Amino acid sequence: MRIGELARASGVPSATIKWYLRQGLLPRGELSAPNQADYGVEHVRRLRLIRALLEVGGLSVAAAARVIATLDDPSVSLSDVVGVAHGALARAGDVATDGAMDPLVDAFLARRGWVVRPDSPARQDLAQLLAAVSGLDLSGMASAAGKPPPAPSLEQVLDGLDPYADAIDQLAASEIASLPIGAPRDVVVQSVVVGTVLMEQMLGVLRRLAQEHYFEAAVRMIKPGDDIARTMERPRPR
Amino acid sequence: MRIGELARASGVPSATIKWYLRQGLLPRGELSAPNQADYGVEHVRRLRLIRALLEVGGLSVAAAARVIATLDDPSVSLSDVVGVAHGALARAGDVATDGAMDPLVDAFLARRGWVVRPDSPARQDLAQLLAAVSGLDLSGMASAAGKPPPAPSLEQVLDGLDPYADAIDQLAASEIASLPIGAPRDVVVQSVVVGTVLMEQMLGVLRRLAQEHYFEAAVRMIKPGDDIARTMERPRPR
DNA sequence: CCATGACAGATAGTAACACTATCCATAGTG
DNA sequence: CACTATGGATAGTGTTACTATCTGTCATGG
Repeated sequence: MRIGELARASGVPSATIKWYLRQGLLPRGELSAPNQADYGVEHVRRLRLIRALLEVGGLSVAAAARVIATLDDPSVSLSDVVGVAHGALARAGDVATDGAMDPLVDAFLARRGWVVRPDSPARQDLAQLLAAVSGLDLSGMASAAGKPPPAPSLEQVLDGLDPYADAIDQLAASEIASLPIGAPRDVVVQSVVVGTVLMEQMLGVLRRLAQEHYFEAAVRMIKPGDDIARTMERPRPR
Repeated sequence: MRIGELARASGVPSATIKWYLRQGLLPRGELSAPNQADYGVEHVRRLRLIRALLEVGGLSVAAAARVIATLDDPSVSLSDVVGVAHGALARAGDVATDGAMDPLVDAFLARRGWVVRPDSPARQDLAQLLAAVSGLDLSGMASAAGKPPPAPSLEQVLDGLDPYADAIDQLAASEIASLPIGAPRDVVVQSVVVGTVLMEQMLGVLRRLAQEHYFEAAVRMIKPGDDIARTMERPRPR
């Protein structure tokens, strides 16, 4: 298979394929001549994975390249594959958060019983999220209307995390159980990557779908008279 | 407060603040002279929300502008705020998926009992995710090693969604229950936006933390001899 | 056997995005 | 009154993910 056929088979323009080759996202085909390379079905499959990671998973090309490099390297352990996939999903770059949240994060993880490496990217992300959410100061808006701010919201935010963590705890058991134990390495590794990167998107999408349903259902429950009900009752424009 | 003070108070450079003003992310301050404007605490608060949506929530400036516009418009119903927030999170642009997944998506939603508007962006996202995941063809790798592909994986993928949907169902109840019913509109609306955008990130981060913990725990359970166990046992390099 | 088109690989160009810097006339400040 | 800060506009910058062009080579049908 030459690059034109690969492009047609995968739906990716050949110029883009060439670029992926240069970025190390896709292994080069076997050269049968200085300007003739041969690609196989594994290239088509790899391209599908690449596009899924980029378009659906939202990874950058560089992050996808790091992930894909671990796929082909049998010296990388499965734990490390998970770590690389998590690193690719991490939002907080190497911009260190100031560390003010770290004790809270540690306390939360200890409370959940989650044992996590100290340099885990998700840990940084959690710290950043906590800082952002608690800094939003929901109560500040009410307090501007008269009263003083009721309380530091950080503990409230942390407590509010439990329903999320409970749901995640429940999910994790199924996820571990569905690992294709005993399959060849490449199958397991790709399952782990897909399960990590794409299923995180899936979780978000399912949540939005459920939110739409339950939120509309909840709106119908609320009696008129509440502040919230009044803004909900307004007929939707357009 | 003038722009320099606002910049110092928020940590956002004044050139960036000016840009947010032009993009409609931030309302202009009150002009006391042709070149003197006055900003208040609500601008500091708004800037914090903007930075949270952009940096933590991962929204584009345009998407954040759409979300923020709904915050200040009392003619927008709460349901619409949810819709706008979901639209801002949607990954599938207006690039219509080919529709091949739609019956599957409808069947899934019906099975879950989730009532969702037909034009919901999350519905498109789900279709795209299903297409991507089922197109990856995990089994294809094994089949390349000898056997024919065991089965069309789409139904398998759909069935595998149930644990995720179960977890989400459980979570949705808590989320609806924690809505600050009866609070002033701006408090409720900001709660909804934060709950939608930032808590989706939170869910992903918590999942990664839990995965790290449970995956390591699972690895320690597996007996040597399995394919998977062998790749797990390898001492981590570095 | 050779014109024609596809190809590999490299380099340069483009479009979108999120800022960032500069400019100008005016405002406040010591 | 010198001087810095300001509001508003416009232009420039760096990054990312491609996309187009160029050069020489290859293969293949007439």
